[in-house]
Amino acid sequence: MATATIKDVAREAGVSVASVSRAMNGGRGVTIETGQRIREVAKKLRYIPHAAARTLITRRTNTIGALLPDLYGEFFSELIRGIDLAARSRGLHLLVSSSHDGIEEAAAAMRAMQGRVDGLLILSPGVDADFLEANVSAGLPAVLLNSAVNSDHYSVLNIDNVAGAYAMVKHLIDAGHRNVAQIAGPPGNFDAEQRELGYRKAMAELAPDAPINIVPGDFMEESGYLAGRALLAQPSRPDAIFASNDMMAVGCLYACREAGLEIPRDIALAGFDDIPIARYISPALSTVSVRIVDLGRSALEQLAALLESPERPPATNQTMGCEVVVRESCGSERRSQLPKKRHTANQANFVTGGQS
Amino acid sequence: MATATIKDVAREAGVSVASVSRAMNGGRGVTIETGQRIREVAKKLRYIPHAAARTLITRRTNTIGALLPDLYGEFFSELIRGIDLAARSRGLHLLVSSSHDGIEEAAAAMRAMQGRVDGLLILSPGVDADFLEANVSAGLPAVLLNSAVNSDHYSVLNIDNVAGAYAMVKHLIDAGHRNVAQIAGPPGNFDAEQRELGYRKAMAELAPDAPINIVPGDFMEESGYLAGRALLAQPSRPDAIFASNDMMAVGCLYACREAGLEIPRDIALAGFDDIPIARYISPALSTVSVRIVDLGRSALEQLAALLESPERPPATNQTMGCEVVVRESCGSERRSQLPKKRHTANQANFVTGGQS
DNA sequence: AGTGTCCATGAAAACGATTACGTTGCCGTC
DNA sequence: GACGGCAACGTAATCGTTTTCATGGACACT
Repeated sequence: MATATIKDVAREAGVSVASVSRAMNGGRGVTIETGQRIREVAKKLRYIPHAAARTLITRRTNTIGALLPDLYGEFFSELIRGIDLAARSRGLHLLVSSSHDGIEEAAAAMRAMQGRVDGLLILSPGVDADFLEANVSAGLPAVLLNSAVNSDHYSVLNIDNVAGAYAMVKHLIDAGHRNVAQIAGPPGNFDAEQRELGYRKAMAELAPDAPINIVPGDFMEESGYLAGRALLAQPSRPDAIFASNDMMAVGCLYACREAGLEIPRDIALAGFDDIPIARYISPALSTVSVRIVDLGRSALEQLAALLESPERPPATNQTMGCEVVVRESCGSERRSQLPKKRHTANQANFVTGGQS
Repeated sequence: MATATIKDVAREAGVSVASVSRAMNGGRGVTIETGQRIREVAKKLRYIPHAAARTLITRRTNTIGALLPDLYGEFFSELIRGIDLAARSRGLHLLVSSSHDGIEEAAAAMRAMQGRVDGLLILSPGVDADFLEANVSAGLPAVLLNSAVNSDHYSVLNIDNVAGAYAMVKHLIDAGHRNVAQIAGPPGNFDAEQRELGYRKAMAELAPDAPINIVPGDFMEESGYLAGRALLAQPSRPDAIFASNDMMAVGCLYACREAGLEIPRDIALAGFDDIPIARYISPALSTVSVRIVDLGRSALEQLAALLESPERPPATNQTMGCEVVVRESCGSERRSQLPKKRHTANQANFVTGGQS
């Protein structure tokens, strides 16, 4: 059973296709009765306008594309969640292309999306202005997430890594730690660089006489473990370690445990990202939390605004705040390990394990 | 700069649009030289075929739709990852609509996708055969994930919850535990029911004289905590607790800790799902692991097969195996808490059954 | 040379919607 | 009653592609 077309509806209702079209969209140009009759027939025939035919003439797909790198876990799902929620409430569809390893793959995916979407949401560490210029057909609105690109043509939405890292270091210093060390992220990574910047800024301003102490890492757990060992082997052991993401903090935690140090009594530890694991390890990890759902939502809303205004508004450059989440690992709070607590406070953030 | 159309290419190359079309798809019906010249011009003009125009005439969108409920965390991202990977390697696009709370929302999303996709991948606890019949236009291929639906029209791909739960209970019994209790999942949930079935089956076959001991839960952490308290308060405390998902196991862990019991010395604990948290809590949680990426990949491959065969092949009903992951919480292994170990590959697993 | 075959090529008809434009009929005004 | 304005409605053009069919030239064979 082929689906009904506008012609079928027109014939059945005894009008022209033009009137059907008018009745279905807004209903201006048809009498109330005619419109109603047409809509009834349409419902009876289960008529659904053919999306392709429609975009062919209107030049709108009502779809936006999300171009994402190879992301794991919570970050990805929360981001999509935010985007999807905002998209649906605007009647927009979401075409996803994720898991791009290299810049070449991303370019291919971008070309493939061309013509299928009205706009693009791009989160890809490797893209720069030239790449965009070369691969995004001019006139296709795009919003960049977490990107170093600074262009007049594209709006950018960043996490405020600098402020987040600054705030965490400030918290550690306020808690009485002076020698605060950082485990860095992979070189060239935008987030990593920003977080290092925040650390340096805070140290320079708040503990100018304390040494800057940065050991390399790559955002993976094992590098955190190795960095932790390196730090603990230093002649003057740091008071606090600020890992620039949570997974490295976890690795570092094992290094501390292995060295027989108790956290936070002997040394303080903090991370960045607030992945779900952070609150379940013991001691629970103090970290910097980013509201990823909101990031996705804002990005989509910004893109939607671009789509709706015919004249291209100037590119904006926004930043999403993040907040320090104080738990047990940085020692500034009395340790409250009562399980009871875990079941009250942040219910909303609980991870539900499986499906449904 | 409007993007170039097939006409522009034709004019520039001095041929008709028909020849351009032929040259771009397979190149049959044009001489090698002409074909090459056309492709060169196309590249020069950055010609990209208009997707909508193409689907209008070919009746193919080269897009598949994924309809998902409100999923959190790892499960969602891994599933999409698997689907996306398989889709891209087949040149298919992925239209995602997630975060549906109710059956009504899912229906709306399904209708909205109609005509934009060649096939549907549906993971939604609430859908049954009638719902599908009513909302999926006949002739649109669909593959159901993790669904109780048993229909001739739709292929179904399930996780082998029964075998997974059975294997876990068997493992606990083999490790010397006799009074194995289960924390159930939410009533009406397909996964939950299957896991309970596996538990009952294993108990009946492997420890027929031990009591069946099931306390209610709802897959959330807190219900696991409460269930744990209830179990520990029983006159004859169980030897082992099998929570039907990991989050409840985590909750139960806190209940045990609160009661002053050490795991696994005093009582064994196991979960289901193998969420990332499972390996980071201490003691590391033994659980049943589902290779979600493969689930997504298989689902897409099955759907793709449906799309490619013109005559509708009979609906299949496959099951994805899952494996028991033995860690520390069930006490069958010497406890190896060396952090070093965490950085190597996964621990010993054994497979339960079902095909990939 | 005549004839048939094959093949590259172009012209034109789809596909299913939107929309500019023309036609019609109604109503009010002088 | 002629005329203008307006609203409802139909006709037809249009979007960019694929595909069927017709055409004509090259070539081989008799």
